[in-house]
Amino acid sequence: MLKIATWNVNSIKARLVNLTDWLKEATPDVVCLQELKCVEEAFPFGAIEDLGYNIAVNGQKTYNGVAILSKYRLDDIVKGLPGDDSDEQARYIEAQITVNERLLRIASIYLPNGNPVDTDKYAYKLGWMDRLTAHARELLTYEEPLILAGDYNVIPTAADVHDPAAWADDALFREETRAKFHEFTNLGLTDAFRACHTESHRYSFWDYQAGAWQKDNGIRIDHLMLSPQAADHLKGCDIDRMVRGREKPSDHVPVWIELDI
DNA sequence: ATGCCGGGCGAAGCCCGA
Repeated sequence: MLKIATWNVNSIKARLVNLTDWLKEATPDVVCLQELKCVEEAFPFGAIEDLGYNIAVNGQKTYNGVAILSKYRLDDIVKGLPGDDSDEQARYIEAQITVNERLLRIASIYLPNGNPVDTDKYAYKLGWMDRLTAHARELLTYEEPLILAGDYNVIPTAADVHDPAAWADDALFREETRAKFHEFTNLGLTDAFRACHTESHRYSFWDYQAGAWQKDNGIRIDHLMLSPQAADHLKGCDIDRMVRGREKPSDHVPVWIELDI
């Protein structure tokens, strides 16, 4: 069984102990990380390599930053989302692994937040989503197991938020965002969590403020999106919500899948 | 409550996140 996870750690340096503790207990084979908030040279390679992981990093000072940790060798690494050479934000990294002679392609994605919606931040989000859709369309033509995992900053449905009305015009939930997300999923991508669970109000993020965690006021925005060739092997998906209750937590928790590959 | 907490930067207070 191949276990693949995604986790927005909100600073790799501030979260290193939480991360290594969770790696030891969850023993994922591959982990897509987001919001490293450091350049590649400052990434704590040693502590993670000591747990048996190969590491690919697309870093940036202060903001963003994504990585892939893998117990399998990482090949053909792509840093940055194709489609705009002027985009300097480190929000995408992609690599291939080979498991039992089968090639898998995995990407770690940190999709822009987009708030406030009346600014260029929202235009950047929508443009980034168009580029992601275009790139996913190309990757899907390879007809391989493809896992696009990360912090999408998109609440897919009203079942994925504690108070839909309060989020109605937010960049994470408004109609225009969800329509753009549907353009992406309609390529033929499966939301692994929804494929495995029908229940509402299962979240991957709780704000640090206003007792959001204690009141379970969360949102589900961290997703593993699967090509048909990956979805065919999906055996389970879950959210490690207990991580949110630990000392010095990220505001996001790990989400993971198991594939019978 | 478009910033209540938390992190980066850098050494106080601002920028940013969702």
